[in-house]
Amino acid sequence: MNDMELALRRSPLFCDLSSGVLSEILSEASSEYFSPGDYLFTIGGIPDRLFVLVDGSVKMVAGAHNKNETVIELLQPADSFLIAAVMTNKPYLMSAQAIGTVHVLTIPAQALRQHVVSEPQLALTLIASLANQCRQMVRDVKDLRLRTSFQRLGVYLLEQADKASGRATIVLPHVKKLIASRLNMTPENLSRAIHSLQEYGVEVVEDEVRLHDIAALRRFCKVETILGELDDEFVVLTER
Amino acid sequence: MNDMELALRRSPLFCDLSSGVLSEILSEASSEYFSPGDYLFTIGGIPDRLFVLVDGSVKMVAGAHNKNETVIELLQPADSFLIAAVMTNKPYLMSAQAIGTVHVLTIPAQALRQHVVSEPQLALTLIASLANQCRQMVRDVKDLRLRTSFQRLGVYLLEQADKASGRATIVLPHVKKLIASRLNMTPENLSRAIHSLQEYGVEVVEDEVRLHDIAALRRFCKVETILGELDDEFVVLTER
DNA sequence: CGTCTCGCTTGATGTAGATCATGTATTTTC
DNA sequence: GAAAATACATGATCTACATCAAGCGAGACG
Repeated sequence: MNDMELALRRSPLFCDLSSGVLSEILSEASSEYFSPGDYLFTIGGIPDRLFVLVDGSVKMVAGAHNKNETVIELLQPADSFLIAAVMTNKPYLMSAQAIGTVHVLTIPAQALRQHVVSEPQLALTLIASLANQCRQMVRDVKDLRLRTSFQRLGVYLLEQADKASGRATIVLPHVKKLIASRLNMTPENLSRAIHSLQEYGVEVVEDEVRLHDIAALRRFCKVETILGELDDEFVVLTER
Repeated sequence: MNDMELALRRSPLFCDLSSGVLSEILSEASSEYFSPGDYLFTIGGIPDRLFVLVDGSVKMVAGAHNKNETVIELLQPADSFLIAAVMTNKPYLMSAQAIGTVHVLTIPAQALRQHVVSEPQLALTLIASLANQCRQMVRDVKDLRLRTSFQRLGVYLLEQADKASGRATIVLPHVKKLIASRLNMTPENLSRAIHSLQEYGVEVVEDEVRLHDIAALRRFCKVETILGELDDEFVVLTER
């Protein structure tokens, strides 16, 4: 049971809760494992519980199963998925598929919704979490609409570097095919994009990426910031 | 003051509040007017208050000011904008520009955040509202990624018809240029798309649209629903 | 150990949709 | 009421990508 508590403590959703409430939630939660390729849930289904990723990687996908399938989001440990679906009790807008072996905690939706009304702290973190997810989606929309695929790759690499506390050498967290889909491009195009970014000091060997000129890469990724049009990622990337 | 209360009562965010809390919020709110073209706020700014649209139309835009500007969202009366930015206190990810003359109520962010902790009902509607916005953005991403521009126009028309309680005749709520941008296409392409949709019983005269074969249009808009891949809008459009 | 599959690359070709150019009708401005 | 700006349409290109095709290296499996 202790590892479950540790898992929740690592999740931004639950880390700020008093240990009383946390243990109550823990008592309702259960642990579950999935094999590579398994679907945790599928599009159209009604969410009856909240998933918190403890270990492994999960991809959120939409579109026809094999052909048009497209990766909307790649999740990492401590992420919870689709809180929006759980809280509104409306059908999932995407499916969740295990990439490797996956370990999750699940919390019954009913219980969660009850705790929200009685526990203001939980409501607050839930709001914060939803707001952040919302903003992430807005960023995705902007990326899709006003950047080229090559630029999207650029910001992806910059984000990864950022996560790795600004180090200029990063290792790709997934196979290239997945990353390509996440960035809304084909593997072929990703391959070409990588080559093209050499021009901005990006060096890729296998799954290891070195960014030799972060400033140049950033410049390339911006959609010509002509005016005082201060972009958001700019803030994110520089405030660190 | 009474019209302000009426305005808030129409907004999904505040309509469920007890009149006590509502009047307290009202006392902190203020009314404001904007002229066509005015910016209510701009990208990168820190949100110090929540806007609730009372009258007029507002477009949320991103990208360089004149050139790459793109409409992310079109708002209608009773919508509140960018709750996510207000609640996280992080910089706006887009700008809001008045289309016609615009009347808004504004509520200080500070005050709002305080009410959230003391008023569970407000927290709940806030969560619901954020979740819905989140889901809308996900739908937008899916639209961008797995539909063609012609199909996006199709779902847009179907949505409008849906709002007009399923009537097959609707009138476009904005000039075509705006709609085109919202659907991520050029006015030229929208023009061609309209022509192309004649094939599916869409008849457009000026700003009046008649849908003669809703079933056919729906079929066209789906990205080949091969498997039991039950799409979300499908649910939305049929459960009515 | 050979065969299969899969991840990845590289080249050739196809296409949705942008851009450019032009025209017309309508509205706005002085 | 003339002139200028704007909304919309339509045709001719251009371009970012997808798609198709083929080859290579590595792990999986008989």
